Amino acid sequence: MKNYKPLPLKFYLRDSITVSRELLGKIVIRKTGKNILTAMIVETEAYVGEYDPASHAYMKITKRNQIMYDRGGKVYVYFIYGNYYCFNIVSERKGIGNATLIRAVEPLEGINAMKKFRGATKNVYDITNGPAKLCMALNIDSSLYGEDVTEKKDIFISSPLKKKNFEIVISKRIGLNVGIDYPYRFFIKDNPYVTKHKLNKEIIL
DNA sequence: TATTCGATGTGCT
DNA sequence: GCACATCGAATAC
Repeated sequence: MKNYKPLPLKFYLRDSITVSRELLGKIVIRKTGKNILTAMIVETEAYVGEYDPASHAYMKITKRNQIMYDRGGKVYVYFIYGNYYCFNIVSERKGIGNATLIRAVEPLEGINAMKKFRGATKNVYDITNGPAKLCMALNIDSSLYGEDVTEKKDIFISSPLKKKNFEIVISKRIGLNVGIDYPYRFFIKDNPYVTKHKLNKEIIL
């Protein structure tokens, strides 16, 4: 917490593919009650409103997706399948409709609290290796809708305190029936907290 | 080990 | 009504 500083707004005012890629290895800092939770982003997906049929911003503005059309750095949380939340960060300037879905993170600090938010899990890798799982672990719900990750408040994103080297792998996105051919999923090679999926083997680069 | 399926709110047709 | 950026338990092999 102490030394973490939110990434500047200009980081998010770029296309969501670049932002998704560069969010890998960054740190999410989440303050909830007395808990400070931190985790490294290890897997993301990009959604592009203008031409991407899988994006929630593909059709038109609704109450649910309106924040995607705001400027970069805003938090987009949506509720899906009647049970789960997913955590997104808006990119680009106002009016575009791009966002990055955070699919998996690696817990750093506050692991015990994350376990408590998640309930019973078999091993540490299952705590945050999925978009709805990490929302449970970090206590993310619709009350964070519209928050700004460039402000040092309940949730923000920082560069890591120590730089780590890693390889980025690109694949197709997971869990879609439309827009499946776009290679907009990015993850850190060999990181055990990345979603287990057969697409992990269909490496494009 | 791999695949299927139920739970379930919200927005679109 | 139906599809959906999911999870995890149950079932099939």
